[in-house]
Amino acid sequence: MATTIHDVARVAGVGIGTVSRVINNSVNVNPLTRERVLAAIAQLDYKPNPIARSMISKRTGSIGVMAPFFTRFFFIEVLQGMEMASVRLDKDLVLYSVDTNAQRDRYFSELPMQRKVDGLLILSLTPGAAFANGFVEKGIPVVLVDAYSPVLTSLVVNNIEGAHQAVKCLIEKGHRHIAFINGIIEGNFKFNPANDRLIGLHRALGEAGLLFEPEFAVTTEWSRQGGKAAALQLLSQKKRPTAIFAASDIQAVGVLETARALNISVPADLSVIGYDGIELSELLDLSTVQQPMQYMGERAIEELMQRIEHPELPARLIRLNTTLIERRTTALAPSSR
Amino acid sequence: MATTIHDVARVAGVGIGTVSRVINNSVNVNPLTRERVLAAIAQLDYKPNPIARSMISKRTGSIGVMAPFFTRFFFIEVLQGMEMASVRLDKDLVLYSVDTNAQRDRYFSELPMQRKVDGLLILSLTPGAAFANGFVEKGIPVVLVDAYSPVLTSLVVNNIEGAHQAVKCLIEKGHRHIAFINGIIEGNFKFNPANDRLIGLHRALGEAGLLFEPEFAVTTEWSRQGGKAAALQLLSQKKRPTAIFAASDIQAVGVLETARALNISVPADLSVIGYDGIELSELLDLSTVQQPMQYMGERAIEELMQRIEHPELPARLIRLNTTLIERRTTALAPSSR
DNA sequence: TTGTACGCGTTATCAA
DNA sequence: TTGATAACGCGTACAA
Repeated sequence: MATTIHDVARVAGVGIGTVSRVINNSVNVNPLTRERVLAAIAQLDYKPNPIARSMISKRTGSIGVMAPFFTRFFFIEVLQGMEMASVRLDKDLVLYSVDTNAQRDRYFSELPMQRKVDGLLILSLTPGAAFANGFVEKGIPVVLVDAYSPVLTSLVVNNIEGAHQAVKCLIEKGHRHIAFINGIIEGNFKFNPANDRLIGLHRALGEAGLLFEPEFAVTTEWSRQGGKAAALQLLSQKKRPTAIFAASDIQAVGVLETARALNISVPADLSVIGYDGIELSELLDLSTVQQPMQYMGERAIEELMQRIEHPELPARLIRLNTTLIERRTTALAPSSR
Repeated sequence: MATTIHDVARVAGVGIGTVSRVINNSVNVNPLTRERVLAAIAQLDYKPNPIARSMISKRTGSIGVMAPFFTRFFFIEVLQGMEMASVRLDKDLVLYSVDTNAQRDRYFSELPMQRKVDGLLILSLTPGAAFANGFVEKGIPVVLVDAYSPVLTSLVVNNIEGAHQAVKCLIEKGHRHIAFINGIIEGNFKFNPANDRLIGLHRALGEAGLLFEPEFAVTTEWSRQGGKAAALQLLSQKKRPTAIFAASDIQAVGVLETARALNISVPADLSVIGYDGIELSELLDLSTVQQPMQYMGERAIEELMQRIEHPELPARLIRLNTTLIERRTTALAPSSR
């Protein structure tokens, strides 16, 4: 049996109330008795029981992270930022990895009731209106990252602008046949990261007076395999693109693999540009649209903590910007040379 | 205020004891009253409070993972295995990321007292004898992964054999000047993954009657930068190795980068072999020694759960094996052609 | 089979 | 300033 506040009280010859006051350094306690209590605490090596504490305080000191975890590097980098912030704030991070839609919905409905966490960070998962309203009704603070809900604080990057930068860059290099590999879209279309990238593409195309060619747009999984397959499809058509913009770096890596397999030289015959800015992109010298992933993680925690401490704060939308990074997979279009 | 067991009891017209029995499906409850209670639970959408529950049961349903998290892919892949297993067993995973030695020791001493987790998974971190004994005295189940302690259940891969495989393979290809890039060693030397890889190297060298050349062994960080710098040092010497064995894939990737920068062709002029078998190695066609990382994660959880349910089980040592994967960064030594 | 009362380890209230 | 006592929400002996 672990030592409790009662043991300390007995040893120090005081009531448990006094011990509690010492622990929570309340002001109204005689310096002398405080000494006695502190001595007893030290002697018994007493640590308050966090469970009993949160029984009363309704605070657990931990925050939950829901995400389709290990399917994308993006999450890992965001999670890394969360890690740093949570250690700094002395909060525990509890992982809720979702693999299926059923599980996602189970978490959406159970996590708020359960109260095992003081707040919830939701990554790249968009709760429907019912669930979103459920969160606010249950009074559990939530911050959405890379997802948007009008009733929840959302942290998004300007994906339209990011995609626009990428495609505009390609156009300026003389590319006229630009293919787009999108990631699978779930949830609502408004403010959907994947969809926004498509919109950005359209805008850049429109500005340049270029036509959108439907056969140059394909949607696949957010994975190397997805990118590989998509590139194979795109590059096997009679009419080939001279550039491919992928909605994620990992898909772009798949494109690079396919290009190598088909003996298509990058960037001489094909320009490739990714999205995210994961470490791998630097390694492979892949041009990309960099998202501030770590910062997103840290910022999300900070926003969440604010809402845990001030539950009355209204939901807000935070937009972050991307940075185009040109490396060695983009070059002038063959025809422009 | 959330609905409690009392509300349910009132609505169902029974005592709270009965409600509790229904929740925990105790046998001694009249089917009819069970129905009534279940109806009330459904009507009120009642969920038992996990905090109050664990107050009594002394179980939190969550398990902690201590690791130097996001510094190596290795951890991420192991963590992925843990994720899968913990979801299956309906346990929460709590992250304790350690960045500094001070923090590691703080966790070592505080986590067992705190009892916020039912058990602890410790990755690539070796608690000293004092801490290790502390764990067993406090009665908190612990499983060490990629680390060893005589008093704690440890899950290790046979790193000596793994390194032996790698170096033997190089020797068979005619290499006589094999360099070794080790990762920084912490903790005890016995059963230390990094040190074991060095031992395996020695053994293979010895079997072949080859001398160990101290200037061909360098120790650096477990990172690309580390590998890069080490390779630069190794390849700038007058006497150059024809093969480099790195203690981790990520360091081997750094070697590849340096080789490219120095215009040294791999594998024609230099063979490179890594360790771990991270996804990146496949992508770069890097030869490597594959560890069963995901399996390690899953297995660690299973072992931990056993010890949570049967605390009397003695500590044990579980050894896993590696697999040599030859890809395109290893070839015959220049002199053997 | 069922209800009551107690205990888990704290914090908060209130009287002293 | 301090101590006793009542919550917090639940599981479980024990009595009925």
